Amino acid sequence: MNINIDFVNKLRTSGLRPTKQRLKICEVLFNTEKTFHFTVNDLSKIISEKLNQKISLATIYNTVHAFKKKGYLKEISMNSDKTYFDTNTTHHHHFFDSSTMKLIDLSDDQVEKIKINKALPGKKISSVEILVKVENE
Amino acid sequence: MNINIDFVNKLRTSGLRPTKQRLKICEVLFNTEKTFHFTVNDLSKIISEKLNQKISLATIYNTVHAFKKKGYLKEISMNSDKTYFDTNTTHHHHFFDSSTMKLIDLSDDQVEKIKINKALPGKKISSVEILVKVENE
DNA sequence: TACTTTCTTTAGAATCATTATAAACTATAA
DNA sequence: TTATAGTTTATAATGATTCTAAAGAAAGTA
Repeated sequence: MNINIDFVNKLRTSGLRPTKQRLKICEVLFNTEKTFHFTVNDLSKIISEKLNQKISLATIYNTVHAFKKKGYLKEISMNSDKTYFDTNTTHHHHFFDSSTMKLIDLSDDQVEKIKINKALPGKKISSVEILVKVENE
Repeated sequence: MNINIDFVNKLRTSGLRPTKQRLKICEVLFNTEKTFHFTVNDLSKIISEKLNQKISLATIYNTVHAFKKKGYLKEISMNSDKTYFDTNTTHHHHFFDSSTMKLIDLSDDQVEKIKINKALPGKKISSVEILVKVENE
């Protein structure tokens, strides 16, 4: 189980104990080819329905927030009743399809360099995120 | 009361009956020099605390949503436990100051033209919103 | 290995924003 | 006026998220 050793190290390095629950969540989130978007509820369903395992919702919330804090997940800025997370932590943007309510990645190099001609005194920019809303033609 | 006549017309034109509650909310939202950002809770507090009036929370929600639907308010895309609205309905962007948790307008012409080099087949862009997160230097 | 400490998980309760419900009320048009 | 359709309201319901406090598990030390 090479994968698990990687995750154990990843967690240890971050000061997080490699518990069964966290390792399982790592597998679901990071053991995939493609990155993806999810809500806590999605993740909970994957674990309980597809993997037939039980991890308390509180633990899933705790873990997702811990991973976000460590930079393994990004929270996506958009208003919705739910909070979306992204396993793609590189700098990128999003389309939001209002027809399907789905998020689609928009890579940073598919957007021409954004220049903000306004500075706020005493403040520094920590991120610039674009949300492109689309709908059916 | 010229102002009220304007609001009565505005509402009538939109197919909304000019009720006492809606007119009061119009005054709070649109009878100001500057546009501003608010949550439903903010609005509710202004009405009850500053104006010493009682409008049911349900009515405030209904009204804010009706105004949004008519294009008199914009909902701001950012994740927060609360939903922010903007009385500035022109096309513009936002700074979000993580230190103070406040939103600041970023006008469209203070951002150099954004070009998205990715098209989604069968979809058309309905909006492009930038959220610039800032923090204390 | 046994022990201690600290971290983690958990079920369930609590919170908070928002929406639904259904009855009372009001603007409008005939 | 009167009828109708639209509104307001208090309150209940919902749903996402966080809190709590007790039980369980990992890590460090002897």
